[in-house]
Amino acid sequence: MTEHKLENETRPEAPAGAEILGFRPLYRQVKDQFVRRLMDGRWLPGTAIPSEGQLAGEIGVSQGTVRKALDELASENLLVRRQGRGTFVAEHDEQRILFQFFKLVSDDGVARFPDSRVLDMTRATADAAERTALNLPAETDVIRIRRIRSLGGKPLIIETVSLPAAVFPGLEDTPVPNNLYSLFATRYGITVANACERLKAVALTAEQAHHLGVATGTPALSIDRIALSLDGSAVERRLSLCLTEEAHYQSDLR
Amino acid sequence: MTEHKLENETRPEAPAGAEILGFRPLYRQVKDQFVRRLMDGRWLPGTAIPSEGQLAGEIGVSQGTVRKALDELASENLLVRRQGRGTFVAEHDEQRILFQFFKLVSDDGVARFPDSRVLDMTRATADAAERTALNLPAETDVIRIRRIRSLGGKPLIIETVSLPAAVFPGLEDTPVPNNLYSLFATRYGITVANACERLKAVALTAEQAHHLGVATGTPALSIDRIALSLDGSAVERRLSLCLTEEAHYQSDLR
DNA sequence: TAGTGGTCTAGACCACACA
DNA sequence: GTGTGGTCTAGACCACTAA
Repeated sequence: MTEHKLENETRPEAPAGAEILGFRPLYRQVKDQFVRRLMDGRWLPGTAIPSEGQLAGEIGVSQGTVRKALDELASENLLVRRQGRGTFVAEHDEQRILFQFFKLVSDDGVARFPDSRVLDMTRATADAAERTALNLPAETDVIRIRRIRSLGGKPLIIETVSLPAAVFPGLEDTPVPNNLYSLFATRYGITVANACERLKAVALTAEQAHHLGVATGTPALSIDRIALSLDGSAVERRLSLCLTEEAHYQSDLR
Repeated sequence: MTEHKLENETRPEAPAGAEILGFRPLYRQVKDQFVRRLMDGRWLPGTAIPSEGQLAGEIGVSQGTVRKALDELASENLLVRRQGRGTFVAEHDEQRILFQFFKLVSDDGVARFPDSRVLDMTRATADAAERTALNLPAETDVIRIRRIRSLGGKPLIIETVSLPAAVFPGLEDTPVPNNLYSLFATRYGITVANACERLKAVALTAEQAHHLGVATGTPALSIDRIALSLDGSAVERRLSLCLTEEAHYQSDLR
C-alpha cells in the first residue's frame, strides 16, 4: 500500500497513476521533489541546500531516505556533496563542462577548454534534422550559431548550435559567450542535465575545410549532440566537425 | 583508529599502509575481498553468490555494509542483482558486450552483435604502440588477430586485436570465437572489467579499403581501445576502423 | 567547538520469484 | 510459504571543515 505521507508538495502525480506504475520508493518521490526545486529556481546553482537533517525534518522522512535521494542527484552531477561543508547545486563552470560534456582531448592528454570565434548567428525555420533532434513541430523557428573553436590557438572544430527560438527569447540580441550552458542556466533558468552524441567519420566540404585551414576532403570526426534539460526535453542540437590529427575523442566504458 | 575486524582474509594491505592512505571504509574492504573472490575463481561467472545475510554473518559485519559493497560491484557491472532471486556474477554474454562495450549502432537504432571473419592470426614482437597500450617491456611477444566484422551482412569494421602472448598461452592453437571476452573468462579466468577508447577520423589505406569494399581514402572512424581486467592491468588492445555511412558510435553523457 | 556529510549497525517491513 | 533483494527507520559514531 505504501501509505507514506509525501506526494503533496504541488502533488505532481495522482495516487492512481502510482498504483498503475506499481511500487514507487519514497526516496524517489523525495528525489523528484528536489528536482522540482532545482527546476523552479528555489535551489540556485552554486548555493548550498539545507542539511540532510533539516530536509528530513521538513519533509517528514528519515535522514537515510533524504540521503539516498541526494546521493542519486549527486551521482547525476546535479548536486555536489562536500564532507564537512554541505551539499551544493552544481554549476556549469568550465571545469564541469570539461569533465562532463567535452570529450575531445589533445593527444598529449591535457584537457583544455576551447576558445570560440563566432562566424554568424541566424534565425530560420528548423530543417528536418533539427525538428527530429529537438522534437519540434513543422514551421518552428530555431536560432543557429556557427563558430570555430580552437585548442591551443589551432582551429580544430567547426560547430553549429541549433536552439528552439521560443525557448531562448532575446538570445539573438546577446553576445555569444564561450560557455553557452552557463548562459542557459543564469539567463533562462535551464539546466542542461545530460546529452547523447552520435559520432561518424566524414570528409570535409570545401567550405568547411577552408574554415579550418585544411584540404577539401580531409577526414573529420562528426559529433551530433542532443542536450537534454532537467525535465528530459531536448533544448539544444549541436553538430561539431573536429579535426583529429592531434586530438581524440575520449570514451570510457565502465 | 578504525579498529574494525577484517583485513584478515589473506590480509592484502598492511595496517600501516591504511594509516598512510588515511581512512578506509569498512564496506570498501569488504568490496575488495569480494573482488578477490571474483579474481581467484571462487565466484564463477553466471553463478549465484551467497545471500547478503550469509555474507554478513560470515565476514562479521552488518548486512547494510555488505549491501553497500555489493551495490558498488553491481554498478560496475561485475555483479547482477535480481530482486527475489539473488545476486549473480556477471557473464560476458552477447547482451552484456552489446550493452557495455559495443557502441557502434546501426543508424536505424537497432543494436546488433556483429559477425566476424578472421583474416589472420600471427605472433610477433610488440610494436611501440602495443607496448604503450599494454604496458609491456621491450622485446615482448603479442598475438595479433585481424578480422572483418559485419553488421547485417555488410562488412563495416576491420579490427586488429593485440594480446600479450604470455597472458594467453596456447591461444594461437585455438579457433577464434566471435566473442573474445567470453573466451578470456572461461579459458583464462580473466574478466574484462572496463575499457577506454580513443576515437579519431582517418582515411582508409588502399588495403583497408579493399577489405571493406570501398574506395581508397574513404573516411573511417578509428577506435583505439584498451581493455582492463579486474586488477586494472591492460589485457587487450583493439584497433577498429569503422565505416559510418549507415552506422554511428553512440556516446551518452550523464 | 559546532555543524556537515560519511559510515556502520540493528531491526522491521515490503516487493518479488519460485517451488 | 520461504527466501531473496529493496526500502525505511533510528541512533551512534567517525571524518572533515570552518569559525
